Amino acid sequence: MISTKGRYAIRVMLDLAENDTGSYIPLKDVAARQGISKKYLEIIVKDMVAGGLLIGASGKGGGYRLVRKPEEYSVGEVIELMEGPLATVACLADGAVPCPRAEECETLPLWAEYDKLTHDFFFGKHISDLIRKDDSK
Amino acid sequence: MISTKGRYAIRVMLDLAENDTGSYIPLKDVAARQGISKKYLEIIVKDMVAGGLLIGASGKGGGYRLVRKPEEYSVGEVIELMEGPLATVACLADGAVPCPRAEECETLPLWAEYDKLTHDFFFGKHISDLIRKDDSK
DNA sequence: CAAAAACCTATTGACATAGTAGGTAAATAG
DNA sequence: CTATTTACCTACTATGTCAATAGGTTTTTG
Repeated sequence: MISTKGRYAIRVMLDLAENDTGSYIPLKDVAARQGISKKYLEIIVKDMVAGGLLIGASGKGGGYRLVRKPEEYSVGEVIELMEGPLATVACLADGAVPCPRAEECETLPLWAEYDKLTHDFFFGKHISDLIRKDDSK
Repeated sequence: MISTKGRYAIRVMLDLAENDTGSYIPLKDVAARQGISKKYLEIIVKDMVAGGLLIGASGKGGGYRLVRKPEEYSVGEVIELMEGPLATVACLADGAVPCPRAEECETLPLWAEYDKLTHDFFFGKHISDLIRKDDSK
């Protein structure tokens, strides 16, 4: 299950991409547009800055902006930063204690296959792919 | 993340399929072979019986057995019984309150696509697909 | 009738999720 | 140069899930 941290982070990226003014965008605006509590978003963007996805600028006229172009961010990268490794079962996660039954485990190939499917899906998608072109009214 | 309930349930199914004697197999044996606490397995098989995956028989000579043939169980069916709907984001889960932003949400198609991928993957796999043929030593 | 098995209820510790609350530091517009 | 705007920081909390453990009761048959 993808949690709000990952999902909100992607929405922030999209919001910044679509409302790009060339300068910094205050979090207040993002929160209002997205209908998400600004306080909660603070926690999220903090991690995004620490992870190098965004740059933040304090003070009047400050806010956040993307570091790279939208097509240079994979969705998987954003999710992994926010939620840790995209592992679908515990025994395939990063720092997991190696399972002593791995050799004989008949279900491991199933999880490994699903893991790869998931990984490829999210790392093959980019923020730019999510921007809705059709804005017809 | 698939939890132990779903994973253990699949291992129980596999164990019962592979050690089929024509009669009931006591949980003690399954637990010993699989290296899982019998007490914990009790909780799991209870749900499996309630969900119609297994039949249990009390008393001496009792135990559990599959209701159908291994090829007639999809992996997805087992997981959904144990962990609830295979939904990857909250807003796509079964009884979720309909999101008021669904119309305009730019990320929803992404989650829907991943959801379908996941669903198709697990409902396309069957217990019989997991049985290891190659038992070379 | 005794053993073996399923079946039942309750409890626990650890952790994650989804926030809220209140304050400090930095930078700029006027 | 100061008031305002903004990011940034620490802490707290309520709720729920996960992964079990514990101990007892009922059922069935050899």
